[in-house]
Amino acid sequence: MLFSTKAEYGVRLMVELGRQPGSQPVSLGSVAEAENLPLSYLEHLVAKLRKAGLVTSTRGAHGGYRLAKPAAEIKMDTVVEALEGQIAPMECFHDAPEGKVLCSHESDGDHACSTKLLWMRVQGGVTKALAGTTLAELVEFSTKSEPTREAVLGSAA
Amino acid sequence: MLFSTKAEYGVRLMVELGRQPGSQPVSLGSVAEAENLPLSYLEHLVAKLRKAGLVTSTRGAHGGYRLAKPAAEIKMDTVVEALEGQIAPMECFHDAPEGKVLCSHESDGDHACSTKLLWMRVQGGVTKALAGTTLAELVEFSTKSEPTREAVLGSAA
DNA sequence: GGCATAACCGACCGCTCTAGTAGGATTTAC
DNA sequence: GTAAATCCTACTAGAGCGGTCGGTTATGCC
Repeated sequence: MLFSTKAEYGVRLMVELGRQPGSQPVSLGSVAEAENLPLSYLEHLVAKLRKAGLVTSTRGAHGGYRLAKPAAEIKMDTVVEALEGQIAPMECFHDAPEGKVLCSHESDGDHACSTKLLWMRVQGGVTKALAGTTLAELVEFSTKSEPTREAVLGSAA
Repeated sequence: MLFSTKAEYGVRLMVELGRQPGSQPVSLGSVAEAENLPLSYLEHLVAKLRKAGLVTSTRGAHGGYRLAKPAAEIKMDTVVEALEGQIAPMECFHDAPEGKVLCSHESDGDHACSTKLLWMRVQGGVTKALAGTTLAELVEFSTKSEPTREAVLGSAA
């Protein structure tokens, strides 16, 4: 697996926050119930998102979490990176200044690291996919395929 | 990390085999020495490659391994998949018949899995990068000391 | 002020996977 | 026969994952 459930749960949490229309905070408990995820585990994940500046929190009664920015301005690479840590295809990849990529194997041989080309392409593909997707897209995607539940509930109530 | 050292070591092993000009088999010991990798661990990895039909072996003295096909015909997605197992971005992704993708969360809620769009894009990026790179490219890349920008951006960009 | 609510924090725990190691059995060239 | 090599199974230390638990702090409401 490329990613663990940390990314899965964390992204679902972000989408859930993105769904909320108003500016009132959403409690983790309600998110946990809506997504059927363990509350105590979500606490750890949301802490990472908060430290990354992606969500803001208000403590106390009726407190909860909100998106720190509009969903359309949140790119998913920052979300996934906050949850999973640095996204590199391989342990030997290190980000260097000026966007260069270092490979720790390159010094221990007389030739360039033979795998570097491959991992750079893979990393390019992943970051392109993640950075090219916004939270707003995921929110819209998840509500669009919902079978017009809003209308049904509205007329029934 | 997206991949473990299994992919790293295994790919380097494949490149090493691809470098050899003749049709004589190369012993694992010489590969281990050339790449500075533990022999006993490489044995496990090469077993996966052999079961996937990517290399052939000849036993006994002066035995060793060879590529089962020309390096230009070996796409790196099959290599990495043989080493790491099925490449899916997330545990909930299952390959279904006809190339469809199933998500195990889609049945337990009243709306489509909100993360599916994201993971499908990521998987697309990764498989495109892996399938768009051949072993021959890596062999050629590793013999040239200075990586050119065109090579990196090459066919899989 | 007291109470319920909810964010915050750190410790712990069972499990699986990784990255090997070890020891032997089998096959083959010379 | 012997050395070189593949092949095979079992084992292990360590790390990370996926949680759980208990407690602390902050806040709205009566």
